[in-house]
Amino acid sequence: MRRSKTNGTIASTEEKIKLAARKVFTEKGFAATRTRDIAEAAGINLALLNYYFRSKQKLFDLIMMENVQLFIEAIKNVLDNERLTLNEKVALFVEGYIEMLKKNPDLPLFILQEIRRHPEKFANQLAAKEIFLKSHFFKQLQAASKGRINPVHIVVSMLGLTIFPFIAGLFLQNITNINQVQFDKMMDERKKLIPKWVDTMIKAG
Amino acid sequence: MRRSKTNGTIASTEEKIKLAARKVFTEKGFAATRTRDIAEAAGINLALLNYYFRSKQKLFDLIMMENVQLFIEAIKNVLDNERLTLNEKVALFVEGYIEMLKKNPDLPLFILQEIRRHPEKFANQLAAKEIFLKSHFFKQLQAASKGRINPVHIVVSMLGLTIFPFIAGLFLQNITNINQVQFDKMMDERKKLIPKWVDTMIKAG
DNA sequence: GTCTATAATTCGATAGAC
DNA sequence: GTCTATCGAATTATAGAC
Repeated sequence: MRRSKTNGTIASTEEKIKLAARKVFTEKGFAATRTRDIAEAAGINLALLNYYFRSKQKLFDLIMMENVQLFIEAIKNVLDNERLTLNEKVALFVEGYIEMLKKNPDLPLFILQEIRRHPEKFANQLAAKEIFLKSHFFKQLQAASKGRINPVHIVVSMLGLTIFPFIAGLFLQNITNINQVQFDKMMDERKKLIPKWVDTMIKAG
Repeated sequence: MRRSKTNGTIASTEEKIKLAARKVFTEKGFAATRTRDIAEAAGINLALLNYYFRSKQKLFDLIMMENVQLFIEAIKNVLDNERLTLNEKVALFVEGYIEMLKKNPDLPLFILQEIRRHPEKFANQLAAKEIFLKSHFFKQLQAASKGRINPVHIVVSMLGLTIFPFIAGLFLQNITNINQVQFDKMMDERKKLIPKWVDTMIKAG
């Protein structure tokens, strides 16, 4: 059975299930998600979910992989581009992530939650250990901050300034009384602000 | 039955269950936690848990309340103290939170996850909407940043710089190849760094 | 208060008709 | 491919002995 998606294209049943699964899993995490919820969100029957994906775990693994992919896509073209200055890399990184996160605001909480739940799965899989430390970006950062500050501080700060607002989105909208539109507008402003702040952090004594 | 806690004091069975519940719930969240795990961690039988707390949900609500309390305790003496300058408030806030989070690193992920899962429960309960916006801290911040930057940006940044490292702890330790001891040491360094950075953000044009 | 045993429920997965 | 009906495992909660 086929039915139109929001963008007017056609979604097969398999795609409909995957879309629903991505939404529900990312919102609630693995344990709190019931396959029945996914089936309902997809507008199909529970049996059909197992017909296409065999098990809840297999469907989840698929979604997880796609979500991790989103995170990697957003930076892989930046980290090792030797033609970009450090400031340019930071600016591109921040802009890319904010755009991605505006479309997928639940992603960071979902991924960090799953890493905490199953650290062993990510310990070697990502193997980002070396990829990141050996990146052109990190080398530039080391050179620029040498003798003043541990470059890891800068990386943590850049990530926190960019990602944290999305993790704490609802909480922040609550305590500061701003709505979704204002929130997105603020995130656009941060595309300019964060690179400036990061630059200051690197140069400060 | 009574048995010694780590600090040498005596813990009643009820307290032992609460301690175990706090540990397991905070680590794994509501859905992924089995009451059996809590019972085992407490060294008691499953039936006893229900004898003391009636249901998993009631026990969870209790733990949740205590955890939220931890978050509020850490700031309530700072936000409205009219004898502190803005810089002093920031410094005390950052130091208090980092100390609290070093002891309870799972707390932010746990709380933000639950807020996302049940926004309605926190919408009015926290009611932090007004408490925060009307605080002496926020007024000082507005005055200090007037005309240059939206003070909400500063608040989000301060929170992100402080809290995000703990949320992403395992991930960061992975990609940067640092261990737990180095991580805690970095967080101590941030007690000095973050207030300096925040001050720069406020004053920058 | 604490335990063992079990009832009651929820949920993932499958059988089988169409 | 899709559905209804149901099984079986896991898990919360309770009954009842001590």
